[in-house]
Amino acid sequence: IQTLKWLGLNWDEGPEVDGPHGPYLQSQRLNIYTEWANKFLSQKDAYHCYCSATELEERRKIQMEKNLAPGYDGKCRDLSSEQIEKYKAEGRKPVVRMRMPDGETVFTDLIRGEVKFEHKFVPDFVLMRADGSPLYTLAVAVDDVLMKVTHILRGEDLLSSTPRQIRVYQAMGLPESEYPAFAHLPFVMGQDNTKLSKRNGEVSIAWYKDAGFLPEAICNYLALLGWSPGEDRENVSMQELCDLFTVERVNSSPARFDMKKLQAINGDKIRALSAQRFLELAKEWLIKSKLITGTGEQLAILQKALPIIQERVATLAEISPLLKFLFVKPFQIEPDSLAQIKNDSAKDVLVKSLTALQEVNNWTHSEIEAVLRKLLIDGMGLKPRLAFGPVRIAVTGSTVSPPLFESMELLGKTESLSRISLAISAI
RNA sequence: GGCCCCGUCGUCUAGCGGCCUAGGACUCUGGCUUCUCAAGCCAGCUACGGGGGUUCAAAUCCCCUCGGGGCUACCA
Repeated sequence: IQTLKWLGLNWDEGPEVDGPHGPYLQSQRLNIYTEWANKFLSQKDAYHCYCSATELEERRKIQMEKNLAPGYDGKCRDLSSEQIEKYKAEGRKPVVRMRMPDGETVFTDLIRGEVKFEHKFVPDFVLMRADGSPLYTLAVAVDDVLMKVTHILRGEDLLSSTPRQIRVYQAMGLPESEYPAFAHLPFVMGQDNTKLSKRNGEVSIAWYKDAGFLPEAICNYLALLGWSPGEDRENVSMQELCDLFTVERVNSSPARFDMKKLQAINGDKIRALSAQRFLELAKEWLIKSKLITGTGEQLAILQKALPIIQERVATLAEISPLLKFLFVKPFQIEPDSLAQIKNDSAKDVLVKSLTALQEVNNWTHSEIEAVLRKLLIDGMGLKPRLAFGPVRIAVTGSTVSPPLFESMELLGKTESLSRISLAISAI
């Protein structure tokens, strides 16, 4: 439920919001299920089955060996009262089992078209356990009818349980014209072609949240797996998703999950964020990852820094390494980067830059750039990469950073210069 | 094993008998731009699983085959 809310997936009726068909928690509906099970029993749509788990298993095994469809063989369908007494005397507790009549169930799936199941392959199924608790098969179907469900969209793994569900509708006396419409969605598979699921740890939505993905990106991407709005459209907002979605456009074939594509979409979504929204998200993220505590001073710097990195990050997680140099207390140059400036030419660049920058009074990125260009490119004839590289490492501690001159402006003159001299002494 | 579902570039897809020399996106490769990294722009690679039909015409319809997946519980 938390996850659905975070994704922005809300419901108009159900737990927490309530509605006219409650209660909405199965645990509060137990008596309802029991009532219906008893009704089915009295209508002879269902019967008590006294077979034990081990007996059933043995018989299933034999069926398998004979290459028959495994399933309940109907042993307890028509027990005589003597037999029932005998079982009871043995202390057996019966389950309630639904009788599957001869024939077939045909229904129209909104995605797959007409689907047919012959009942000889749909064995009698259990509705209530021996302890009186209901099974999913009973509970869903009863809820569908009582809550007046009109459409059932679910994974295709439930496709073959549909005839059982329909059987319960029939027993409840629901006319066929009032059956809910079924649509069985294709799976989303992992890289290895195995089914992905919400309980599969590393692919839980929470994992993506912690990896810095935006809910709207996840929804957009997931919607694109097995569905497309057509007309070569891909980037859609939540609102557009609601407007454009139709079950008929859902594919029937399973899709593979592609992290690269999710990242690309997430990047698009981040770039499309308003400055204010991006600030909120970045702030929240950086506080959570303990890079900042959220002081006014930090937020002021963050606000100025974000515009120059917004187009450079694909996930919120990428903000931290890019802006770390602005906030980390004891500033340190990354060992690998430091190694790259441990040479005379880099030292030369830094020493001269330091001197030139000390003269800069108007500490703006354009002024800094002008001074350094004049000195290093025009004056020393260096290639840009060689000229600015050492300065970047000295100031940001890394070979990869937001634009250098803007970074130096953000850092301020004092801090920038002290970092350069620090680097010089470290060489 | 039985039953069911599915099959277009590496991946997600467009396509619903002629508009297909099969389109878009992600990835990848090359280039442009460039203070690093991105972003942006341009170019390129790469697909209708196979075989039969039906038809003047098939990625599109039918059959078979191969391949992938699901279900087969007193789990949901």
